[in-house]
Amino acid sequence: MSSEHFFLLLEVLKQAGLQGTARSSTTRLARVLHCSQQTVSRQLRELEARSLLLRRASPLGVELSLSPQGQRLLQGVYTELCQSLQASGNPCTLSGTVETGLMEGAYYLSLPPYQRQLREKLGFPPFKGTLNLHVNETDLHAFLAQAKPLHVEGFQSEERSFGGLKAYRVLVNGKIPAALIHPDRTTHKNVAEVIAEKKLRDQLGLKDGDRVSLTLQEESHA
Amino acid sequence: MSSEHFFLLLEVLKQAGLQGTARSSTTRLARVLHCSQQTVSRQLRELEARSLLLRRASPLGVELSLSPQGQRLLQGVYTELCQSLQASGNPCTLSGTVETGLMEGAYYLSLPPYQRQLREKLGFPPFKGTLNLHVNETDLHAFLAQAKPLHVEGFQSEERSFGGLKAYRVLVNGKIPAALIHPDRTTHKNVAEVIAEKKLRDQLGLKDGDRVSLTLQEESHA
DNA sequence: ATTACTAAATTCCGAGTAA
DNA sequence: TTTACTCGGAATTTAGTAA
Repeated sequence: MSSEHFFLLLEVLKQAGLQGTARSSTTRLARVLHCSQQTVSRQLRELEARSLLLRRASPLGVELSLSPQGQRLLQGVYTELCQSLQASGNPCTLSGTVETGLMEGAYYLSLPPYQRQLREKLGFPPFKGTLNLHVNETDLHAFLAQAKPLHVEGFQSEERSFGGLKAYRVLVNGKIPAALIHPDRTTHKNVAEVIAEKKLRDQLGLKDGDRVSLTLQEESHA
Repeated sequence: MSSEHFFLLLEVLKQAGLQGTARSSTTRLARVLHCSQQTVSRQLRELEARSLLLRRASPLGVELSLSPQGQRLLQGVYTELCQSLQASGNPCTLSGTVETGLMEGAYYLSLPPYQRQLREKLGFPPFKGTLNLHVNETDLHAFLAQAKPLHVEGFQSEERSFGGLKAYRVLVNGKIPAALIHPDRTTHKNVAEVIAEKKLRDQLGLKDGDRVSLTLQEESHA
């Protein structure tokens, strides 16, 4: 099993699901995997020969589904990744580049109900502004999946309602305690908003484009 | 997401952890990966050239750790597997072969505190005996990782204490409601114990060596 | 014991193309 | 449009060693 075969099998999983069937074409798969149509054709036949997938080829395209063995192989890799990535003592980190946001964060943070809850749950009164980091969407999801959020309730004002949000304790650049804020109803998928007690830009001397890392800070089990 | 030498990188993750460093040797890695020492040596150098890992080679062996990029790549694959494997509409299944256990299961199930809790949580009084399935350890872990367990508390008798256990609702062969029982402190890693309302061996006409599938049964969200 | 070079054998890739 | 064959060249592997 070479890497190439593995990523093809992974692509079949993504398109067909674990039990389902995908209708695709070798050309289409080749584009995704950055190789030639011929290579996909050959590798699919090789994977079929190893009983890792089921294949029905015709002049209309290919129908692909994972065999029980193929399913097991992918689940095995998943389990191994799971064990190694979720192992304790692996402080999960996320890195991103500083960018200038729309100053919405500052507005929301100035609202007393958010202020109060964040102060209570984080243990410090947050600076009224956010550090916006441009991050990879996939990384952000992986990061949030591993973290245990602090829930901040939404509330109603006279004019409108404000949604809840989740806060995740982090260390910025491994040093400064802070929190990653994630609104329950968010639109931007590539932005991580970070709050801390003082202005992070000043404290770390940051400017747009600088790279910053966030390290997940788990609750102490006291 | 394309990468050469994925399985070698995965092995580094397994040995070093996400942040740590592994002391190993190309010969040792080659044995695990079923290839030659020379291939591992070259692939490590190639992975280093692509900034996927950090390497320090000496006549004593190699020290390996994942670079941030390597970490990201593995986390990316993890996330993709996560999304596809955990997607709803993917009834997670586990299959194994029937074997004859040591009849311990029957003893434990006969104890009233277990009986009572299982009846309450499962909704049926379990037959006083278990169907033992020989399963692949990795598959079992993947299966349990996806399921939401029902917790059965341990208790003390006059002579000894009995540990807690987890029960997972399943369908046997896609038809018969049952539960996979997993003691919190278990020794066997290759055995799945299944309980149901009636004796599964009789109901399904099973004999040792027969193949049986378990389909995860999620709670209805009523 | 290591790592890693050389060189020969093997495998793999993809352009061209048939069906 | 497909899939998949041929085949020449590129890439990869590994045995034999050097250090």
